[in-house]
Amino acid sequence: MNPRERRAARHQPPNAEADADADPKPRRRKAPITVEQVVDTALDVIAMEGYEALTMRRLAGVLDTGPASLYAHVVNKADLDELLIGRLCAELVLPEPDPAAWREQIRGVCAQIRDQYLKYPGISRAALAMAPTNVETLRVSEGMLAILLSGGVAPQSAAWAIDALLLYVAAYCLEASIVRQRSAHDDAVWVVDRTELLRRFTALPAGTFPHTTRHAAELTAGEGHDRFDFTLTLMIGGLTPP
Amino acid sequence: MNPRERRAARHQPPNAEADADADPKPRRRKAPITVEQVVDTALDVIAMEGYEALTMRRLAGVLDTGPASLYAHVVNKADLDELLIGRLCAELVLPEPDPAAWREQIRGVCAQIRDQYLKYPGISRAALAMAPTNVETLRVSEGMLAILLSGGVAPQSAAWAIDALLLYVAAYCLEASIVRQRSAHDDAVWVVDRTELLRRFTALPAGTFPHTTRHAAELTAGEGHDRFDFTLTLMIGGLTPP
DNA sequence: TCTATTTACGAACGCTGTTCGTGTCAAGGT
DNA sequence: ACCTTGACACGAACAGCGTTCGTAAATAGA
Repeated sequence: MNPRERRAARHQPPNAEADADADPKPRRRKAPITVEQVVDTALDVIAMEGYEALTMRRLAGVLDTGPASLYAHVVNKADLDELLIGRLCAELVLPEPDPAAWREQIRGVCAQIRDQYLKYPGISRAALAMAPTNVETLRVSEGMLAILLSGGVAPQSAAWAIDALLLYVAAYCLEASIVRQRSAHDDAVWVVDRTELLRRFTALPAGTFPHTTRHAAELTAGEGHDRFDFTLTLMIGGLTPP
Repeated sequence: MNPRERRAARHQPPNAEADADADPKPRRRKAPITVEQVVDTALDVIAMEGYEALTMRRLAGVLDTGPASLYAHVVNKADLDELLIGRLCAELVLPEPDPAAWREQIRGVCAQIRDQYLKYPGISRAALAMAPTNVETLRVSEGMLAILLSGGVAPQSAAWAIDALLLYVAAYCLEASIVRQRSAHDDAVWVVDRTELLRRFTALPAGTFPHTTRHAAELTAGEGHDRFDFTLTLMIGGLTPP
């Protein structure tokens, strides 16, 4: 099956017929690379060295072959990104909607997405670039939509809120991975930890930055995912069931 | 002055002394490229062809010179990105805080940032990658902080809200520019307009995507910046002055 | 057994950011 | 007026990127 056909099937899935694949064909030559293998090793590389390190050559090197061999299973790198996000989304568990706990459920799903993104640093960049018709991402938004609707949120608000939440989660993780990458790649001088950041904020000219210097502590505060939780509270709190 | 020194000065500005530069030296050889010139033409290129088209070679070509010449004025491309974002932020007008209209003022600033980002498609990607100690971005967050504090928002909420808002605006514009780029670059088959998207959503198997098919209209709704306005209302509405 | 089709892959193309060494010009000291 | 100095401009090159082409090999079907 052509990689192009594989990709098309991901965006326009056959309506109902379940084509049960026959018995898996016996291995052919030496290591007939499969798409799953490519995706697996790509995720391994990202988990170890970050998304920036995932090049076609690096990936081919791990599978010890040449970069050209990958294009038998993948249309191009954007297609590979799509497969990676698809795998990520497939591993998310979407709870059965509980009208009494819809806020916690939405928070939980967002936290799951966040943790998956952070597990594979930088991959959220690929998530931002993805077309909204991908089957796996549609499964996620379907699940979130079910939760919000069960909570009594108006359909229009629910649809837009899902968009906003997914966008924020991706951006949050992207920023986090950029900081991580900078601390690893750069001269390690240009990256600043929280105390250094606090020092710089307080050292700013108080004439032009009065509030920044005064509230430097608040600006640099936030252990772990405090900022993430705050923003989610802000957004979910604004959704009003009637 | 070394480009590295220039960059350092942007992140740790001299506290007070105003070093008034002397009379500008008369032009030297033929066209002594200045940093402002580089930034100007870079923004021109981005406005015309998008951020993806801004390469060092392309930029040098417009200034008709070689790529090596740019490195006399700029440390590297990340440094150029920083200068571009700095220029963008410098053009934002930050209103004098009005405690009675702080919500509208915050919305206005965010809309300004959004429009600047969209004017230079794809540049928000550079904004996401920027260190938080840049002077120009600090000016913006200082201005937003002043507005929120004047509205009576708690300092900690204000600080985190600014972070969330800036992150969302950047992600929103990044997504928009990605769609724009895909429609220009790709085969123009893979990109779908709203009616086509609606058709695909309704054509999904209703068994596995019941809510998506039922509310396909809401999921694909949103003229102009409706989704943007919705999210900002969500976030700003959650900020409670006592 | 012979052929057709699929798969693997070395080599190359055009592109990117960046650096080295050299050339060229203006200013400063003698 | 000459020479030195320092800063700038820039051609050429390097390593790496995604991607394509042509070819070789190995299985599947007749």
